[in-house]
Amino acid sequence: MGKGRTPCCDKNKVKRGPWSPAEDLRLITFIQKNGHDNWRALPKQAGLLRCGKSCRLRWINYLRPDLKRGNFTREEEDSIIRLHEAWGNKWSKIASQFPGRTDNEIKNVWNTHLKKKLGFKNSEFCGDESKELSSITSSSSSSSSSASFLSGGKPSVAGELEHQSADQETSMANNNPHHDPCILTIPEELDLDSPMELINHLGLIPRT
DNA sequence: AATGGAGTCAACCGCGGGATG
DNA sequence: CCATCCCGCGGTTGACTCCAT
Repeated sequence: MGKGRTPCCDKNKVKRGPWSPAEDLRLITFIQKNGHDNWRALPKQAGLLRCGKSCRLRWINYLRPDLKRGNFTREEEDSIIRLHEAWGNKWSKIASQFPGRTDNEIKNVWNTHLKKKLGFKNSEFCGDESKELSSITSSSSSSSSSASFLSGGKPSVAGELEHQSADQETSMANNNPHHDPCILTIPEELDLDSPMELINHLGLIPRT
């Protein structure tokens, strides 16, 4: 506070909550074509009823083509623990050491798995840290994060898209009656829960 | 088969700080 | 130098699934 900050967006005018596959597709398509120089302006340009922050978060944590999905390996977990020892809750810094992983993902893994593994031993750390670490990591199972691709365990919204997307696309098209380059035809057999499949299908090339 | 608690993860919120006019 | 804008970060929440009872 203290900077006379204006709200990032009008909460009454933007959609919140989970992203629909149609929105994902629209965001992916727009960014692949135009990049993301200005997150604040992006939703408007892309025809999304979302705030820029929300778009950025969705892209970075979920839709980026270079995201590495799947469970964290024991080595990764080990590294996270070590880096957290060194840097504390600097999640973005830690994430930078793991190509394809996001700070949000690492933060979640830490909060859900690793913190528990370390238990409260950490709070009473007084001895040999490396000993502590090795005992932790050697006992860690390979289980951990069930970061399954996309809706991981959550109900599929693909079915929803079949009904919703038509409505949504129509309404979006109405908002932008001129030409909307983002309206695309999606084959039925495509897995709509998987933006990466969409990217691959559409032959969109990741930008850097 | 039903239910409640625990675990997981996507998404939101508020703030700090760099960039810019 | 100051005010404002925008991006990115870290903390937190809420919705959902899983699992034990």
